[in-house]
Amino acid sequence: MTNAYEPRAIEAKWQDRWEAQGTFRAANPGDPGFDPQAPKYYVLDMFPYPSGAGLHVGHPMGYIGSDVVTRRKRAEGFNVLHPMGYDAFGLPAEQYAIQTGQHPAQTTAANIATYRRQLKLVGLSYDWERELTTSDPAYYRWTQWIFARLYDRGLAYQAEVPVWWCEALKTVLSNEEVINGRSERGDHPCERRPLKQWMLKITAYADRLLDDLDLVDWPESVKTMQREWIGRSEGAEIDFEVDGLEDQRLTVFTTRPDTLFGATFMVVAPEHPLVRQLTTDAQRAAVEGYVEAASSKSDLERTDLAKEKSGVFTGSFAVNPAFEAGDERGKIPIWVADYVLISYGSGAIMAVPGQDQRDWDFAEQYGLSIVRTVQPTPNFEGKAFTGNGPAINSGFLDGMGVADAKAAMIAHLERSGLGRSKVNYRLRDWLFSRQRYWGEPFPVLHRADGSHLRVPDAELPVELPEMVDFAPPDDGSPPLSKAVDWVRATDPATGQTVTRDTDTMPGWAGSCWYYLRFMDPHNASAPFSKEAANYWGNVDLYVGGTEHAVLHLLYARFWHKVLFDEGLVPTKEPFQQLFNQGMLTAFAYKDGTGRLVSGDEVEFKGDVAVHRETGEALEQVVAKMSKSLKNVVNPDDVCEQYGVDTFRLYEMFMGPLADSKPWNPRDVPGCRRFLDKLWRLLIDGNTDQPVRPHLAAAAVGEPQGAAADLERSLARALKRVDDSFKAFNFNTAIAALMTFVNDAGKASDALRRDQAERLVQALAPFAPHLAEELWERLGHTESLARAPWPTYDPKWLIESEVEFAVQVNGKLRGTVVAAKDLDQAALAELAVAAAGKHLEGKNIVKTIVVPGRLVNFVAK
RNA sequence: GGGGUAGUGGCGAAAUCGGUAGACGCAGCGGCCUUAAAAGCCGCAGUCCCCUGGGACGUGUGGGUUCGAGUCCCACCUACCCCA
Repeated sequence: MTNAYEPRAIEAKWQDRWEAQGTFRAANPGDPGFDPQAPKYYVLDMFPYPSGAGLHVGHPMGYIGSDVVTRRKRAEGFNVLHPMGYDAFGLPAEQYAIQTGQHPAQTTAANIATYRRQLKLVGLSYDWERELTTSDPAYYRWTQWIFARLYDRGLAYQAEVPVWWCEALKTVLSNEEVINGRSERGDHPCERRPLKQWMLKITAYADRLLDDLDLVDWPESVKTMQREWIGRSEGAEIDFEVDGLEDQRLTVFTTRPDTLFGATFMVVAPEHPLVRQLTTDAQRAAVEGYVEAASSKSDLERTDLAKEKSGVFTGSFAVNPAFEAGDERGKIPIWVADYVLISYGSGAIMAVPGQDQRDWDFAEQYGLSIVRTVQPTPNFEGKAFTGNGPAINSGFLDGMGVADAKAAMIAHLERSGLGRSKVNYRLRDWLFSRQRYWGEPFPVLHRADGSHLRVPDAELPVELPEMVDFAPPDDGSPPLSKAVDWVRATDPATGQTVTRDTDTMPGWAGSCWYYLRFMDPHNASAPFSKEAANYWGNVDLYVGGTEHAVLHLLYARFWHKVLFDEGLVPTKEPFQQLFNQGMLTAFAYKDGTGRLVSGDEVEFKGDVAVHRETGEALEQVVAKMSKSLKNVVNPDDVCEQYGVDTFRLYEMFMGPLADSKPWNPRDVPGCRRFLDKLWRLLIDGNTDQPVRPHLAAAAVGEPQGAAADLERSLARALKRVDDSFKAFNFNTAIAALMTFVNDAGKASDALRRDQAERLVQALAPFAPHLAEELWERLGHTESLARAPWPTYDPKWLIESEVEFAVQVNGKLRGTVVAAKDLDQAALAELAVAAAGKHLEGKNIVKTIVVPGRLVNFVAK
């Protein structure tokens, strides 16, 4: 046994032992060692997409934070489920594969190996026997199975929808992959094109997705983002008859039916199906040119308030149903303009310039009439008035407030059959297919007559065919269509030849339910057993970045609710508490020309960063870690140089877990020094004793003298450690432990064995390897992973003497040490003396005493 | 344009309720130990001013409430995020 702190040796020893002894294995009901008395706790990290670059020090921050919680919960006696896996299907692997010719299955496997090695290096206490990979057929078999449930419930359907098509890349791209009408990769032009796609009817769950946000303990900001994304708005659907189109009506959604009398024109989106019929011959050339130009613009470009509006008159007129038949005011022109989106509402609007700024701008630009139908407030100086006020110029609505006028107009429209109240959502159905190779195949067969049926459950998984050339074909068909033998299949009902669906699911699919598979990861007859789902319930704590605040969390909630309706899960919501860790940034350095200087060329002269070779002073900036900024820090290097425990400790010591903060390599050694100091506190490096002799045996009775002082210090530290779990500000926990170790270092002979043990236990979540080693040296033969969480007697927190601040008119003028409960008169007397000359020549008007804190004299 | 979050020493940060701003750590300075260095230990350390003791200022800026404001209110500036 060596007696110096050698982190790498200790860390390897304990990681091996944890693995060999299955220390972090979570027992399911029925498993050996399952304790029905123990409460359960499920801590989940958002699992990573394994990219080729491996992990940088920012990735494990949330993982370490959740591991700290996990280890404490285990010590508190919970049966903790804490698993990890890989979100392994998706576009980047496929793009890389097309470029390099390597199969995505190979690169994905290599990337996962790197991730696994790095995650294990950091000593995260996952139950590795539950590890899963979404691209594994044993996993995606059940992703397809869940899709089949959606299909059977009518929640999956195929539809022609406008999607971004990139001709150069021969593929459909998602909205996120198209910037200003050009592809993010390669900067190729893209256009909107209607294509047949799989859609999931998430809109059928819109209200539940909205309402059930009240059931979960999530950051308000994330709930707000989800509410805005769902975008529920109440209003009315109104039908407009069109001159010369007897059999068609133009239907719009509006949140302001009360303003119908002010609807002076209509606007349809360029993609609106009636555009062709609405356009008169005289206007046809102009309209067709406009529609063509609009197809390459992004939604953001089209709807930006600051941008100038554009549009073209169709030549047709609609009839505003607010007016009596034949009233000339009710004949309003229909325009095509791209500030109206086909994807929102019905793709057509009634334009009310008096109460809508975008409509006002458009009306001004094209000389269309503007009628106010809500009386603006007296000093109103703007153009469109969106506030509340009495209706004007509105016939039977005149004088009513906005809310009453809405109700009255809806009632009026319902009587005439030209409108009805309607709830509209910004949320669209989920475009669920990709014309790509590296994803889950749809378990669907197509018959010659155009109908489709799903593959029977017993025949799942529909495995991806082995393909050498999976690049998208030139004609725009999906890569899987080239796997001719695979495409040909047999109809299980009729025995006739049918074809397989050749789309694949998007990257989001596998992550929609992975938290459920973790509950029962090896089940070969179901995605997870009912017993497992009932026992583990939902995820108690879900830790990840804000970048998933909307899409992943919304999609997973949707699938969860479908599974709830299937009776497969017992909870309405998948993730009870959500925590977003902050982003880890890093310093980057620029020279005088603004060029970035690589981290290894920077050295410090005192506080100033200078170029190692030229000596030039460099400007320090804070930025996200990225290759291009040359500021990526690799966890392998940090662990190699300082040890894993130092790495973990520093990540938690930097600041609150929720904050974004910069990695400062100069701060890391301080955390190592603390661990060295703590080691020396318990171990004499000059002997071969496992611990210092006075720690070998238990102390008897109450701590006295210096040991009592240490007990007070320890109690304060343990309280602060406990408190840090409320807001995940583990930096304060570590600071408290540092303070205790400093105190104990000054009276090391007085430190009692029970105090040393509690110190080690409290440290364990942050520096688990060192803590295990010290625990063993203190004579324990069992891992401390399930040793009880340390406690203290609250009486040690009570202080009899405290320092009171003495203020005169709110300014600090001295201090007084006195009994905490000294009566106010006696305390004031002491305080007057302490204030001394600051009270000379003044009358004390008032004396304010805050018990245990301060005395403030108001004096003139 | 609307909404959210944040702004505290040279740096990361702390301050649970409106009550001694800067705990803890980094970097820095001084000392001890050492032949020397490293490590360790002890001490100093917001800024400015007379430098004995102290005084003035100080939590992005400007106001306000209060005996007392980093903390509460109003306006503004800056950064990041979300929505349009």
